[in-house]
Amino acid sequence: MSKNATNTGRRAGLDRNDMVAAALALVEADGVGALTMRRLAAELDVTTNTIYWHVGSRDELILEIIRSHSRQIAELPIEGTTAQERVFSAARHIWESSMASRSVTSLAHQTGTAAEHLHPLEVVLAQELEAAGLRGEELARAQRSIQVTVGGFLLNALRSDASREGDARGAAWTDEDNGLTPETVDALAQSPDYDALLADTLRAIIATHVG
Amino acid sequence: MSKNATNTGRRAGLDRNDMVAAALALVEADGVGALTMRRLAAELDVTTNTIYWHVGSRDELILEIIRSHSRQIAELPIEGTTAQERVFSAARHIWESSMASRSVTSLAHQTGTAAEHLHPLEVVLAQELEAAGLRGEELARAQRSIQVTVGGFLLNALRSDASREGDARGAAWTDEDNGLTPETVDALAQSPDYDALLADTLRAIIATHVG
DNA sequence: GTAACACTAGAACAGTGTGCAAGTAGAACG
DNA sequence: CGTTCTACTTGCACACTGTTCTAGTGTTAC
Repeated sequence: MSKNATNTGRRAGLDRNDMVAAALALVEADGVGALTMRRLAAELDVTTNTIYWHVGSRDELILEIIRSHSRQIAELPIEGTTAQERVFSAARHIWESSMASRSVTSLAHQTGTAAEHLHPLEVVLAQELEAAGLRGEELARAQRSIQVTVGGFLLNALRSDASREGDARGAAWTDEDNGLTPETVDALAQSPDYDALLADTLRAIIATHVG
Repeated sequence: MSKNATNTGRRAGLDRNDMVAAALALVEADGVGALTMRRLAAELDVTTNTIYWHVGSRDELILEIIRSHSRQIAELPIEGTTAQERVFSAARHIWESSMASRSVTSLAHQTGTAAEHLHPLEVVLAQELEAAGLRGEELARAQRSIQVTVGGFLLNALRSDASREGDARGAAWTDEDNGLTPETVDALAQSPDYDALLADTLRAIIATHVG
């Protein structure tokens, strides 16, 4: 008698890609914290074991999410005529893409897969640096300097829109007797405009490498 | 009869500071992953409840760890005679201190308390920027630009010594047909020298702010 | 001596990722 | 048609996480 009391034999009709897609959707909708195996299983109307069978582990799942999203990143057109402008544009695409899909970017940062995530855009940057005349070691230095800097800005920008609790950020500057000008303390206590700040910083870095 | 069957009444002779100190030692010895409430309790020969009674929660504990370590950060002497050199020196102190105690830095980064952690060194940087003639908004821009950049380098440097598995880092550049020079691909495939790279990047940024 | 307080332990809860063994639908083969 | 074999799905359990509730007891104050 097979009354299917356990439901073990049913076909869910889902494959690896479906799980990755659902996981990606879950992260984009409800954030990194929502990505638990049980939650994803519930979303797919399936048990966690099914996910494990198709995907292997949570780490593999995350890697696939990042890879999948990496392929979806649209390569915006590079703007500008001078070499500096075009490199700047390529660098900012990394920032803009990352900020546009904050949740996935957070996931990539937390799991150390940020390089994999943004790789297509980083290639474009490298191409633009070659077009500017850089090669080899010299190019690598410029490339890394830009990548790491953008990464730092992402880190701070993503954190600051996660914690909007009474601006504890700048309070440390005002509640203390450092020997700073009140004017300076005021400026440091306010929440920064990372977008504009990154623009300035990038221009400074790029100017030293592509001249 | 009080045969102390449950051990509930014994005095452990520990206070809040002892727990924070033990937690800090635990993190420094065995890394961030070792900081679990049960592990710390075992280290103190106590139950988790005792920790909760003294500290409150894991988040509070971590905050105290960061604050405690923040106070222990030695303020190295600023080197250099020109304004640029001295600002550079102050900026590098942030980097060096963070790298010297990687585990705590990782903890601070993961919990979003990096600002609290490095605040004393950031104050020194701000003072040096004022000494260079900067004030208010202008100083804040320079300060943030430097801080965020150093943060980005820390993020990458700390990750790269955590994952030393066959250099999957640069493999993405070689296994693909991007339109790049072999010379460039080679350079990008190698693992970067973050220390030297940061020095260059900092000089570029500082040069644009303090002239 | 007794009552209040400060502290500690035991046990449990809800949640996490993951592994093992059993079960079944559908395809392949006879 | 019946059998076997493979692909998949489930239930259950384990070890671990942070946290809380309840009860117990040494120490102190009255």
